Amino acid sequence: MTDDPTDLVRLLWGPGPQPRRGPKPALTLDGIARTGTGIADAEGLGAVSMQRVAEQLGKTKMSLYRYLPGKAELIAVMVETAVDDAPEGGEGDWRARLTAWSHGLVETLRRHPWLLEATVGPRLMGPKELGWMERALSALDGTGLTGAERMDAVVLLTSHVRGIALQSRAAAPSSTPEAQILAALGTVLRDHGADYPHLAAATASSVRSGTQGQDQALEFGLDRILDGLEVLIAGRARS
Amino acid sequence: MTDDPTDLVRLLWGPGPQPRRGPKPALTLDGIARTGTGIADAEGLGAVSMQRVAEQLGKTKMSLYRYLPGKAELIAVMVETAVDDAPEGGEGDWRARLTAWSHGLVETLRRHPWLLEATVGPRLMGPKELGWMERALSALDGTGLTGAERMDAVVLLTSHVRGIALQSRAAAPSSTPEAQILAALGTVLRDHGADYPHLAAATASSVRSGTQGQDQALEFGLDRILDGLEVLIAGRARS
DNA sequence: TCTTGTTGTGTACGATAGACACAGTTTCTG
DNA sequence: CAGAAACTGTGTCTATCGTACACAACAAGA
Repeated sequence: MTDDPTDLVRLLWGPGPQPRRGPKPALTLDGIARTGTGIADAEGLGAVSMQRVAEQLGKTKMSLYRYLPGKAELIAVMVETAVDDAPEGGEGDWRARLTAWSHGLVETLRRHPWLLEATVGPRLMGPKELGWMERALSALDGTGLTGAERMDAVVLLTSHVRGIALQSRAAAPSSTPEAQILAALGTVLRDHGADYPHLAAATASSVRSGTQGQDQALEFGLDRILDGLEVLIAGRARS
Repeated sequence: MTDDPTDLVRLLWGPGPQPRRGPKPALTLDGIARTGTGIADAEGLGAVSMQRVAEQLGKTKMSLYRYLPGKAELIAVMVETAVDDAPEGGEGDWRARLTAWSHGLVETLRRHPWLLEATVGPRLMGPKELGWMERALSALDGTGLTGAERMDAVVLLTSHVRGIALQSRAAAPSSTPEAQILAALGTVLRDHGADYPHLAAATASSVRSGTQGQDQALEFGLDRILDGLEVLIAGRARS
């Protein structure tokens, strides 16, 4: 009766718990997910284990299996918990709305960097996650784009934001492993720079400090994508 | 003497093994990496363990540690092994060259889907991986863009290709877990479609069959990005 | 020849996800 | 109101993982 995927659908979409008999649950799905996100925020997704989550809740790990079928589902509800509500987006034209949308998304990813690792591969999305897609699609109302084109445009924007967030992590406050890697990459480029002239030139001329550079990269890509969309939309309107 | 990051630098960049005393090594770093990629190609990155790799080579798992400091380094050399050589890119204008480059990159990611998971987070890149960046940057020679802008443009393209590859995996031959998820998502959209009108409309009008849809999505985003770059480059040339 | 550094192996440890049976608790039902 | 039924939390167990460590076999320099 407890199908594999159906279980996850119920956890993300289904109604809340409606038990009748038996002791009252001491935990809630939301509390478990919140604890998991707390650990992931502080120490990364790798630090999230059933043990850690359970002992932070004062229970044994096996009790968690009364609420979740397994770890994969824990990550799924953690994602849905960590994702903010999609921002209201009723102001301005499609360009302004998509810009605000992208900024909101990158903000979410910066707050929870582990979302990048947790959301690779095909997976079932929750209400809030789908809400983000819905908002972006609604911004493209009245642009003359087809459904497929709107979808492709949203995917394009999402990919860009993800890419920026991925870079942001590398340039973050540097919890030392990142800094070491950055330093090693610098050494490599110094030693083998001759084999990568364009790369060496580009990095040399782009000595931008941490967060500022990421913001610039975000705006750059955003402007390019939106410019490209504008070309298409303008062409559609003419015909 | 064996620094943590220095070790990985030597594995990816340094000279080959130059031992003197002792028995000749029965394995090679390349052979190990190749075995790992084989497993990852067939059964996913999760199926790659020291045990699996070692027993497929007819050795014990501990012998691998004579060649690699740990699993993280194994994944790193696997990535460098799986990545194809960056394609020669001397033909056509910057637009044609970047188009070919993107197609090549998406092809690589389709051949080795696990590269998506293996390349999240900041990490040290190998010669071939840097070669891809170098090629893309060289395509932007003479466009009047600054170093930082060229870098941002390449990152933008890479993010798009990654996003497409991520989608491609969901629409792949469907090794059943993906198909189940797709079906579950369809069910969810049918049940809650009213809350996501734009999403429902967009998916309904975009019933494209598997691979074809991914190709279209790739081209769509590519055209948008390149159009956007063209706007910028044209503006630069005028001033 | 003897020393020295290297390779492969066996054993061991801690941490992980999860299966399963059992005891305690609450509520529905007869 | 009493018994049954369903549910929760726990303790125990297994398989697998990455990896530390000591040791025997081995090959080349001194």
